[in-house]
This record gives sequence, C-alpha cells and structure tokens, in this order.
Amino acid sequence: MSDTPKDDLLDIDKFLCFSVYSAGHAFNRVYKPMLDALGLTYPQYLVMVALWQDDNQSVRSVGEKMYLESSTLTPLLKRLEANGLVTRKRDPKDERSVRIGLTDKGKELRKQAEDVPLCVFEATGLDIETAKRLVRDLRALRDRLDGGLS
Amino acid sequence: MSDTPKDDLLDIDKFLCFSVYSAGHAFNRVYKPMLDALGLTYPQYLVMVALWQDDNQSVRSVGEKMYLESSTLTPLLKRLEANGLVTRKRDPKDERSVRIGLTDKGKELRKQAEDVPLCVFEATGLDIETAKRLVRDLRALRDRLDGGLS
DNA sequence: TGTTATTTAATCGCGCACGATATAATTTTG
DNA sequence: CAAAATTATATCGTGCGCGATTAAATAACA
Repeated sequence: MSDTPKDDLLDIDKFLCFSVYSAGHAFNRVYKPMLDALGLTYPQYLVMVALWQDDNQSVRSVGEKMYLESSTLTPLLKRLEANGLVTRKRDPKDERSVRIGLTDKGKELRKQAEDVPLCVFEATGLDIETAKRLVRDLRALRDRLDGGLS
Repeated sequence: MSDTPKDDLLDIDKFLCFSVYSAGHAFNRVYKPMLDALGLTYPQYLVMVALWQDDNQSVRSVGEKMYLESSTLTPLLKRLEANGLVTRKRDPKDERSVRIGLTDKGKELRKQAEDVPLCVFEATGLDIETAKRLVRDLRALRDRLDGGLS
C-alpha cells in the first residue's frame, strides 16, 4: 500500500514544496473574503499585523520580518499609504531609512481585524497543539532553506 | 517561558498562515538557481512535473492538480510553448479543451531535472519521516481550507 | 580630509495569481 | 430542432515577488 521513495519523486502531490505552495494559496482564498471587507490584500494584512506588533518600523525591519525585498514592500506600503493606513517618513537620524507609522485609521483597523485570526484558525480545523507543531516545523524548515547560517 | 494564546494572536511569526507563506518563499529561493539552469520558473517546474507524471492533459486537468485558474495557466503554458517544451492543441473530441503535450525537448528536460528533488530535500534538512508527516498535514490543511466538501 | 565602500529605498521588467469578463463549443431542455 | 444553460479556455486589470540597477546617505578608512 505504501509508496516507494521512487514514486514520491514522480508524484507532484507528494512534493513537500508543492504542499506548502498549495496550502499557501488555500490560505489566501480563505482570507480573501474577510480581508476584502477590511480593504486589505493578504500580504498587506500580514504587513499590518507586523506594524500592529511594532509601530514605526523601518522598511528594512518590516522586510526582515516578512522576508520580503524593498522592491516588493515599497509599492505595497505606498498602497497602504494611499489608503490612509500608514505614513512613510524619512528617519531624521538616518535619512536613508523610511519609517512606517500607523495612522489613526490604521490603528482603528486593528480592532476591526481582531477576529480574523480566530476565524481562520477555525477554518483550518486543527487543534491548537497540531497548529503549534506545524508552525514550529515550518519555521525550522524556512530557516534551514534560507541557509540557517545566521 | 511559554507564550499565552493572547500573545500568539499578536506575533506574526506565530501565525500558521505566515509560516506557510514564508516557507513557500524560502522554497522558491532554494529552487531558483537550480531551475534557472533549466530555464524554468518555480511554477513552471511544478507544471512540468505534473506533465511528466501525465502527458497530454487538458488545461483543466492541470489546473485541478495545481489549484490554479486558467487565467494563471494560459500565459504560463504559452511561455512553456514559446520555450519549445510543450504543445497546445485543441482536443478534436471536444474543441473547448486544449491538450498540453510534452515535446521531445520537454521530455528531455525531465532527465536534466531528475536530481532537483533530492537536492531540495537535502536543503530542507529533514528526515524522510518528518517530511512525509509535513506533507500529510499540509495536504489535509489545504483540503480543509478549500472547503473539504468534495 | 576626501575617497571608497556600505547601507537603504526606490525603480524597472518579468512572471505569477486571481477575479471578472468574454467567447466559443457542448450539453440540456422545452 | 432551437433556446438556454453549462463548460473550457482566453483576456484584462490589479497586486504581489524578486533580481538587477540606481541614487542618496552614511560609514570606513587611507
């Protein structure tokens, strides 16, 4: 009944990368209706979560937390700014940095978004322990893939 | 030392969705240099794997396996066609369908790509059992998130 | 000091990824 | 058989996501 390793190398649905890839898309689909109501995309929501956690971060800091490049973040943050959720200001102490601050509207949104995580967690159908184990395993996996040298 | 559930709702790095999201990007980064040598992108590689597994599928069938829409696949498949890896032909039995066939070059590429999965697996640093468990958990998660009604 | 190197964002081009819509072929219904 | 509904693919617009490049500010150093 069980497959040989040889088979696993042929079956796309047994690729670890593919299960991560398709689970990521599935999360996107679950979040979408909830985030549409907040006027956010999925990556924008994740950036807002990072900002709710730590306001007034530099673009660099957001990028390190999200594992995203400035070429991704700059336009995304400009859209958040255009929607009145954040401000972008050069840091007077280091004019190279741009600090991202939450506006009142951006802070307000946090309250409106507070039940999103629980809704999504329920959609996963996982118990807390399994979810925590998955998070731990995936973080370890990511760090390994990213070189894990740091 | 351990966090309360309250904290987990604030810490971006404890979001299951984020660990999936960032692990997906990390896979992309690991695959990129190997796939560059083959002239493929990461999604293109996954589609090729699906085609190596089953040649001459319809776009619809590829889409179901990959969880992708035609709006994503049509341009991707046209790029594979432009690179001489696949052919796109209307199915004579049902002119609505387009069948994707591997060219000789597309079949050749399979040999050149055959050591990619093992390289990536080694980069994950996982043992086989953990990897299999992760794949199982993530597939179950994806199916749950996608509604799991089917 | 001034010159070089590094750091930080921004810009550009390309390729996903999806929703909304369009079009054409097939199936279903009346 | 013809009209209506369904199915399969394609097109368009928006928003990531990244590599390569650029520009400006700061740091390092001869």
